[in-house]
Amino acid sequence: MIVLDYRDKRPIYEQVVEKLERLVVNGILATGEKMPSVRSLAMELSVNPNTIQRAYAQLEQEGYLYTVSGRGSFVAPEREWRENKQVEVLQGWQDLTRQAKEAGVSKELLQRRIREIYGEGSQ
Amino acid sequence: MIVLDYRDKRPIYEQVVEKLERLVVNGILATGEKMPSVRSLAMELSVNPNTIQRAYAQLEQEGYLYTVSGRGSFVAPEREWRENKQVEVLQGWQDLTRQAKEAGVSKELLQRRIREIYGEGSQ
Amino acid sequence: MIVLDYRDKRPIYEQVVEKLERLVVNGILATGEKMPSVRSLAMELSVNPNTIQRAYAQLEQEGYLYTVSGRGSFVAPEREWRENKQVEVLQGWQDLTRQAKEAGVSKELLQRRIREIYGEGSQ
Amino acid sequence: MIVLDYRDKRPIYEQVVEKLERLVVNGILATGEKMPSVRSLAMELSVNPNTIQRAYAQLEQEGYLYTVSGRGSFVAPEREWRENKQVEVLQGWQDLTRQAKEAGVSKELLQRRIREIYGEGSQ
DNA sequence: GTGGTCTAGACCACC
DNA sequence: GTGGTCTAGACCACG
Repeated sequence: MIVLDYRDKRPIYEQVVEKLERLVVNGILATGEKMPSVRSLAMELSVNPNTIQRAYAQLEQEGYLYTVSGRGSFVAPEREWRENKQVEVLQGWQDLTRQAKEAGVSKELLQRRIREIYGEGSQ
Repeated sequence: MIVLDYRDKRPIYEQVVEKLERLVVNGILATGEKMPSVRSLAMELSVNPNTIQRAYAQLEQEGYLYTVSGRGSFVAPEREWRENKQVEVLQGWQDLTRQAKEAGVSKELLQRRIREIYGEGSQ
Repeated sequence: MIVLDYRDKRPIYEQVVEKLERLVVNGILATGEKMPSVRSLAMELSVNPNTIQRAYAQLEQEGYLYTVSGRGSFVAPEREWRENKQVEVLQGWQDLTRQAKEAGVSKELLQRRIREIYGEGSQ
Repeated sequence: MIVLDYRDKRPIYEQVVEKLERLVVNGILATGEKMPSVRSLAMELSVNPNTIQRAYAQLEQEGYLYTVSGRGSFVAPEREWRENKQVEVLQGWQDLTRQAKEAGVSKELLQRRIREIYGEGSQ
């Protein structure tokens, strides 16, 4: 389900957050679905349960999960996180776009790359 | 010349690197120009000279400046860093563009933002 | 594991880098193996931990090791550093070979020394 | 006569030593010839006379020059420095050759490079 | 005065 | 315990 990169400089809990976030955003973990328990995921990844606990806490705080005490954690409805995610990503994207302009990257190159990533259609 | 953000989680030396990098990329510090001395910039920012020293070392390693012991540090010729900067920025930009796609940001929105940032002309 | 030469004019951290590099290149520290911790090596050599830290940072930057914060540093896979090392050594070697020619050292002497160092076989 | 590289990390006096050494070794400054005066060379290179003074002192100490008080400095006879130079270069060369072996550079490659540098003849 | 190195000692995040 | 960052203060080589 998840593969950790031990060479990554980021803390492990952050990697877990990022990976789970993408699973949710891409719909692989669907709304309402039960997340693996903290302990089982910790076992699977061979990390300390504290680490997973912390990742879940952050995901909950960002609106991706909700936790029902004693029953487990579940994927939150899309409306809870969709807008936040978009705003956050878009801000970083604009910042980098400005940096690209400053560094002399041409508008045309960026537009070509967008077409490559999105495909030609209107998607 | 530089303002530090103490709420930023990144280390100070990294903030200094980033800020000076932009001053160089934007030509505010021109090729051959003398950088502020390690000690004077440390005073100005109220940080330890070691911290600035570290920032300068990294900037040198990335090709933005060269340093002559006993005389000071100077902005390196543009060709030494221009390409590196472009590649680095472009990689991050593409990564974020993919994330934007995953998060459901429309191609049209991104293209509009590019036009806003670059202006309507051909750059 | 390492012996420092205090008469050497080079900075300590550089000596440490050089010595550890050779241990890695010669396979005495094998891929994936855990390096001594910053603090323990500092104790062993009776130097400040910052000095070792700096050496490790440089070794990481050169691709000889990777470091996992909170867990330690580990020897990187050979492909990450092998080519760099060869190129670097070869450049210095060619430079010295030219100097030897200028100084009047005969081609035959150099070839004899190569055979002595490599042994007669084809290695 | 000499061009300094201000980007070089070595101290200036060392660059001057190296350059003059090569001029002597290659016979461009012939035995007995008068060296430029400290002050004139300092003027020409736009450096502090102390710097040239120091370079001359080192060259004298290595046997390349001798100084006649009140008359100037002169290139020493070849026998004074030739052997020293050869021994010094050769030691460094052997060290690097061993490193090349350790790094996996083949004997054949080194021999080919020697032929390229010396030319095919017996030189 | 300039950069470069080093020490001693401290605090932090992560696991 | 691990690595990472920072400070304060010192010494050195260089020009």
